[in-house]
Amino acid sequence: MVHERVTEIEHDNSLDKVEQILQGAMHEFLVHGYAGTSMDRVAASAGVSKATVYSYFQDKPGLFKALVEKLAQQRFYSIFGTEPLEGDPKIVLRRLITKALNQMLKDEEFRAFKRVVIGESGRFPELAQLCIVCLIKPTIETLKSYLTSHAELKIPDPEATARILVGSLVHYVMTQEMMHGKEIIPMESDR
Amino acid sequence: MVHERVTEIEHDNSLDKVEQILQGAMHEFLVHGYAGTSMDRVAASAGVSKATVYSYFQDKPGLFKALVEKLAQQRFYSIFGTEPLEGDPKIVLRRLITKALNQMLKDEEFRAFKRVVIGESGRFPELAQLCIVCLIKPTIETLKSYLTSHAELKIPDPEATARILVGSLVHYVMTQEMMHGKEIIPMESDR
DNA sequence: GTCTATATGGCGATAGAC
DNA sequence: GTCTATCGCCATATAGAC
Repeated sequence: MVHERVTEIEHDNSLDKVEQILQGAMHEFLVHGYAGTSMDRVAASAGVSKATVYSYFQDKPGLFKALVEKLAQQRFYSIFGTEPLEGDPKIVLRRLITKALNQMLKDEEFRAFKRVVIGESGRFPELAQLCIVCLIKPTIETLKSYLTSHAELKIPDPEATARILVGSLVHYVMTQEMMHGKEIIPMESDR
Repeated sequence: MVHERVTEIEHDNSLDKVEQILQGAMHEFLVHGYAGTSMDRVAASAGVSKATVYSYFQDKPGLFKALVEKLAQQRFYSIFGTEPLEGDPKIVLRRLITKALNQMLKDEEFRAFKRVVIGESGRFPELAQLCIVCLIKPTIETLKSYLTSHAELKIPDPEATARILVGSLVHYVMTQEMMHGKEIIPMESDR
């Protein structure tokens, strides 16, 4: 009772090809940056020919934009599909912070992504804005509404506090990612 | 009663040439990034020939490193040749913060510098470390010792507090630099 | 649809005139 | 010391075979 016969066994692998190319593009762009990456190497890393890359993506900027958009959405879902964010405030906040820190410190790919987006934010401002709208803003908003809904914490300005928290963590990771580890900051002093 | 005659009126302009090249290199590298900058354009922007550039600097990475080192030292002196950092804590801290914020928000060149250093921190880690040692670490250390010497602020962990402060400000500037201004954060809630 | 081969131009770096 | 001219090489992008 099949509607269409199986005349095309593995026909619709176009999406796989796109995914395959984006995979290779990610590998190259995140390591060598935008200008430092050649379409030849993207094609080689993806296991296809250069002409195939150009048949699925208009040009180099187009491929780069498609990649960053995909990664931003990916990160967005990986962040907000995890925590219920409810319970005793002190414990929840502490768990949230340590989890975010460990994830950022462990995830080399995420740091490379951030590096590229920041480095290219002058030439691709719309991609930087996309990353803020998809990643940073929701994080701050979530934290803010959590802090607001817990009046017992006596926080006068939840939005400012949320921004301070996020900014401290991100900047901490960014400095630690660049220089040698140095000593680890004692985490018992944020709130 | 001059020791040496004026046989060489404007002879020693080698240093001027170096400065001239570094000026052109700054203009190009900060706008187009490392890989996006060609030595031809550096030479054109500096008003010399490409061969002259190569007579003063070994190669492209050498020129880039020399430029970043110069800019890092420059920024270092421009930061620590200003404030005495003494007086009533509340007022001093507030003035310091607003001043740092306004300076960062106004100085486009500084943000471009930070962008390039972060973007290239994977391929030039020693330059990123240099910028941390010359710029971020002294800032945190100065703040820390100031907070420590004012016991009346009752700050349990001065180093952590200093890092939080710096991280918040830098991250605030970085997000505002990328997206549209959005609303300004109310600054009455850091301490 | 996907490949190989190629057109066209810019790149880093240098040789040699002056 | 500084320039012009040039050498290889690699880049983006496309044409045409299959």
